[in-house]
Amino acid sequence: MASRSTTGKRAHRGAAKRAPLLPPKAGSRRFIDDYLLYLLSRASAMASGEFHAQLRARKIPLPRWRVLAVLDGTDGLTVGELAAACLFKQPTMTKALDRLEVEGYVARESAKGDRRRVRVVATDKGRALVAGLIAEAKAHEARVLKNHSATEKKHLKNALRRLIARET
Amino acid sequence: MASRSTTGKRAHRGAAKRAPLLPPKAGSRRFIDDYLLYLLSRASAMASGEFHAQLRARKIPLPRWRVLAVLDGTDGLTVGELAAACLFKQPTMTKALDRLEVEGYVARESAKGDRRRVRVVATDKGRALVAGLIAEAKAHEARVLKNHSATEKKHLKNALRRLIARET
DNA sequence: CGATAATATATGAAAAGGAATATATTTAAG
DNA sequence: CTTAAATATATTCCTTTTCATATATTATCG
Repeated sequence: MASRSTTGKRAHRGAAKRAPLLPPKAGSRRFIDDYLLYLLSRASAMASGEFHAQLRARKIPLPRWRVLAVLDGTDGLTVGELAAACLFKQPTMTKALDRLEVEGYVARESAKGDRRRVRVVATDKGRALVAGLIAEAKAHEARVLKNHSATEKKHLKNALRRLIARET
Repeated sequence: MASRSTTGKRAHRGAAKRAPLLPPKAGSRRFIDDYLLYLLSRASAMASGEFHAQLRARKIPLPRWRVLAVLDGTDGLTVGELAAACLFKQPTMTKALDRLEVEGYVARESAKGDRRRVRVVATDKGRALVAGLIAEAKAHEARVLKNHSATEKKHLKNALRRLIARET
């Protein structure tokens, strides 16, 4: 393992960086450059990374945004439904909800009819916060898709929806 | 916080689950259902999740696959380049490489010309492993895109490449 | 050249995430 | 009704990731 030793000097300060993504070599034959899962991951990481930076600037942790965004337009979801929609594992969601509940962004109600389930709803404070964030998110999306025609946008989103809806 | 108490009974056994993704309600007006970043994340998580399950079945940790896949077709990359390409933070990559080096999948060479940089190359063992995995990945991608025409595939990949290449 | 800034990688403490499992409740079998 | 299986959420423990910073080397500027 490479190691370093004695006297040190400089340091970074801002939020930790993901090194700038390198463009593929000219006449590239790299596997990843034509691998769908890689293109999806990278496009997603790149676009989301930008918005996450905006959230960080406003001191909004990811789970707060994700949970409230997913709850928007619903009349409450169970822990499991939230986890699925937020792409979290269930234990991760339970812990995120503990924080969000203490902070007053969501409330847990025992779902009527089945006392195993917990219905999670956004509080007024949560709804107020997410309204502004959704506006920001839409503005950001518009910038991301600035150079795409309406048709292209529609095709892209439909293609993604087909991937999501696909049978395993 | 909701809590439970006394005697317990059942348990799960397989790998931890992401609860099944719920389809959008019928005449949905949910924000996320038309939000590009969400569609990207979910399509990516869904497709990658399937392949990751194959990797888990073969006891291959994610970073081993990612690093070797990214190194494929290159003559070695620096730690920072690898981190960027693998969508990892740099310290995460350093630690992943520590493991991969010990296990014999990659080797660190001090890059000539600039002794700060470390050039990482796949070993024979690494290349042998990744060859099979890439074949699996291609087969999986074919299944994912089974119901898409050649034109649709091309358009989708090109759209993703445009997102990746986009100026911030 | 010598000092200071910049860049690349590594390290350590702390937080987050995940697999396995415990607990609570409901459903199904008999 | 009673018991066993299934389902939903919570909790524990352990690994991995991340943030902040240290270390090593190179570039720049006077």
